[in-house]
Amino acid sequence: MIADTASGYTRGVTGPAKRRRADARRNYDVLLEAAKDVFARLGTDAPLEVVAQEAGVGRGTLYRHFPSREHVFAAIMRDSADLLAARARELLDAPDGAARLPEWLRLYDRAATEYPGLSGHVGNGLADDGSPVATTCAPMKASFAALLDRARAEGHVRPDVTPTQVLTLVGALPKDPATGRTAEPYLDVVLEGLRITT
Amino acid sequence: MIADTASGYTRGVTGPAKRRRADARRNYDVLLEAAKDVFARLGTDAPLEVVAQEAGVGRGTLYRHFPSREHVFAAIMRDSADLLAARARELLDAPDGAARLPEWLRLYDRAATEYPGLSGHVGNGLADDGSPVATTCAPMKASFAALLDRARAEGHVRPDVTPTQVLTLVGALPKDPATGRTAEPYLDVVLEGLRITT
DNA sequence: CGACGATATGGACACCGCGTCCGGTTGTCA
DNA sequence: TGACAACCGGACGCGGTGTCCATATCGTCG
Repeated sequence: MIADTASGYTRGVTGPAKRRRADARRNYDVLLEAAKDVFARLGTDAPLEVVAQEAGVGRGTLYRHFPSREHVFAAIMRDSADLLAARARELLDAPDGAARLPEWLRLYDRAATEYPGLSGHVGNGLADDGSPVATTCAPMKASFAALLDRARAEGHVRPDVTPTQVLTLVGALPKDPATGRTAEPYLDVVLEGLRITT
Repeated sequence: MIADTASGYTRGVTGPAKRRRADARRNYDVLLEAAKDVFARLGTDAPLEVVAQEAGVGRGTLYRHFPSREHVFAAIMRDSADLLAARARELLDAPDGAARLPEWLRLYDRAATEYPGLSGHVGNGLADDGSPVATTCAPMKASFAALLDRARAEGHVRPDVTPTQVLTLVGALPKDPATGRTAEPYLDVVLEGLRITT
């Protein structure tokens, strides 16, 4: 466990560290769990009303905690993003870390496709600063950027590609309609194309 | 010009070569032009009502000619698809045709991104037979498949990738928000990844 | 412990876009 | 020219979004 849930202090959009009422915190948690469940079943385009219903809460409450669908995505990604950030820093410390960049990108793909349709939103969000997922994933993005820089410096990666571009590209890869996961062999193609082909 | 506009005989969904009334044919043409104009300005997610308005026609008429948004896309793609099919056949006849597959894919990308948001729909449509764009683009897809087969046989392309996958992947590449075109260097990365790296 | 102010709630509301349907109109053919 | 078939277009119902405010609940302080 990286940290206890930040639900007590982090609302969807507002600033940091505002103490909230107990019922509000509870509803936030319930809503987030409901969103995960509904998104898993119906995909990330599911009506937010369903989420509110499953949480046993009115739509107004949902929009209070998550002003937009993007904010729900950001909240859902938080744990994974922290994990991925940590993993990127581990690789940065490892001697062969840069060469194992593909390994990290597979984990990222895995996390971004946890719910059907999520990866596209994550990829887009990361491309536009100011989006909620960009905020949430900023540490992950920073760690990945460092890792990519090193990989580039060591000649493992073509030099004309930015961190944001890599994450956006992987997020945009077509999905298997059945599983919602990135279909084969798209990720392999991209990872191959990212390499410097000597 | 490959052929005169097929508007007199081909409706959005119904079978071939049904003679239509003069006003119907006229409305079809006007609607198609309006759609191009509106999509160019507002993107392919623009309300179809706007298209109908710009065409000076009721929504009912629009839906009569194009039962779904997909059908509009298919109609818009028709000319480009014919052109691309012809080009693929040319390359098939050329001695170095297989090596010039990237060239064709750039043309395809160019055509698919002519209107903002179109490429994704085209890519998805091509992946699912029975979709209107799949029908319209069938000749193009067939010619491209032949070209890809040859490229594979000559060792230019990794063997585990299908024609549909290539077209879907290129269609899914992230776009430059400003231009609506495929952003650099995504296409280069994919083209590189498609190659057999000896 | 009771009451009061701050905060959260949730349902009602208005908006938008889609796709359908049918009464009226217009083109086409005999 | 008459009659029929095809077409037109606006009205309708549906579903989803996001906002707003009267009410209920929490937490604190006297």
